[in-house]
Amino acid sequence: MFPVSFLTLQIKEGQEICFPQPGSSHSGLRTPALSRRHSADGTIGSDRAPADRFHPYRRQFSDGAVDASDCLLQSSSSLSSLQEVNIPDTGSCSSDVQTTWGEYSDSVQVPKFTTLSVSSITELSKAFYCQQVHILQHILMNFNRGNIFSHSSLLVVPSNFFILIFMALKNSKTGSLPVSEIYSFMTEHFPYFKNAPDGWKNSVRHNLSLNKCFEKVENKNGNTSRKGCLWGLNPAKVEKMQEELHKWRRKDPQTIRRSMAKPEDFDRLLGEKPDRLRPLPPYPSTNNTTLKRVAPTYSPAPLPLNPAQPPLACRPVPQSEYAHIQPSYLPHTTLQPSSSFALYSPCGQQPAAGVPSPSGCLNSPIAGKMPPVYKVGLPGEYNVDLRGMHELLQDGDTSYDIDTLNPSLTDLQLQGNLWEELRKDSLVSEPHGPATHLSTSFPQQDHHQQTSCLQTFSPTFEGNAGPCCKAAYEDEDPDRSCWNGLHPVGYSGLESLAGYLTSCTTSISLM
DNA sequence: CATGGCGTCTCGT
DNA sequence: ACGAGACGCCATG
Repeated sequence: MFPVSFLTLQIKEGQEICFPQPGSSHSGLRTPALSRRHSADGTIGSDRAPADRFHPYRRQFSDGAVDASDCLLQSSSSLSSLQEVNIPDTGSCSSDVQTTWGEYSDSVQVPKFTTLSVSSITELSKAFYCQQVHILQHILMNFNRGNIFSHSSLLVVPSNFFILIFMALKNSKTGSLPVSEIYSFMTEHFPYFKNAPDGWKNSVRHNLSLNKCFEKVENKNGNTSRKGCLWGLNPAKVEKMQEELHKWRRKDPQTIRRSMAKPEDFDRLLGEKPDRLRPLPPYPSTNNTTLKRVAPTYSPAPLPLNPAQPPLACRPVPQSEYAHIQPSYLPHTTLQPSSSFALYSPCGQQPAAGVPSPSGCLNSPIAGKMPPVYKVGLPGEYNVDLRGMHELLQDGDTSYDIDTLNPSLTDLQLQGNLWEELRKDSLVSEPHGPATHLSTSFPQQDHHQQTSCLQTFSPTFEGNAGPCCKAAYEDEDPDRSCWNGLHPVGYSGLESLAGYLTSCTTSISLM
């Protein structure tokens, strides 16, 4: 009923991996022009073979290209599963490492099309190599987009419009929304819709009209004009909808999380607290030691708290113009701004792609494209203690403990081991010292390359790991959440990529 | 003209 | 049978 397809990749001996040029038609989802055949005059019909039709429950591929998002998602599977990875044969890769270069900015060139040959590697290193390749592919893709932390490439198609609309309405402050805000909710919380063909909006409207669970609500002017009305939940059906939501939630929570822009909002958006508390996982060390691994701050050095500047998420949330409408059936808690309407308030907006960050790495020629430095301030809303973190981490599925923190890399053990390896080799800084650039682990890189990399590695949580971790997600740019623990390092040359891969495979071989 | 509401048809499960 | 997208038409701002 709620299938979400994942690309299964398979690397075979000697097979090569090609990075499709990001932004091209080979890089992911179809463009609306390819899939949408809706025209007012009816001259454009559905002339496509049924199998070629756009279907929201299926990943939309073009010409066998590999979507980096799938790769990244796939990479989140733990090494223990060692899923094979099958990459469509492009037939265009010949040498071990090839690249063409395209202008990224005035000063920096980045690979536009990169091919890497995968051969003569062990099963284990294959999997790990693949994982790293996926990550790098993602880096390259977003690098070329000028938006290295674009979350939009982390796409899992969320299914069931009925549920999504219900979620939107349920999490609204008033319990009723105009369709446009339902759209907004969906695009904001489910990145798939950001670039999805417009057909989904049609389906939303269709659902609203057809489904008896939804009903039109008088707007504030008291008129019920055909256009621009509010949509609410049918009180008589709320219970049933809630049941459906619970079913959906339990059916495949991992997929739902992956489809979300902020997986940590899973519980809040789906309106359900975990049924029971699980004991905290037996973290071997102090809290900050554990958590710093999975959620490094993206700061070259620890930043002091600045109480004078309230965190972004603490800013006042604009009142909805529909705030006057009080849903009678909603539990009181859903009316709390902090847990409902604020979710899709401008506080959660992401900076526009390519907008220079005020706090990038100034040494870099592409400082303007740098991810902003995370501040350690905590939004009051997320100022949770470890118990709060604990609650976030439980959902009856232990695999989410890490997924909650890092939707793109599930295997804590792998990260931890790799981290330890790097640490032993003095390749990363100690927690309380200034963060060392990760690129120092790549002997192939010269100094210039190192300084031109995007340096975002700082494993410091300074004893407040839980909230900081949360803040790192919530504050400033949720796009980066997918990089927690992945150390998004931009590479100025393919040597860097090769070096990274080499170091990664070396690290894994030591495990 | 863009957007929204809604009916009908078709398809996939 | 049911859910959902495609498509079309009309109303509204």
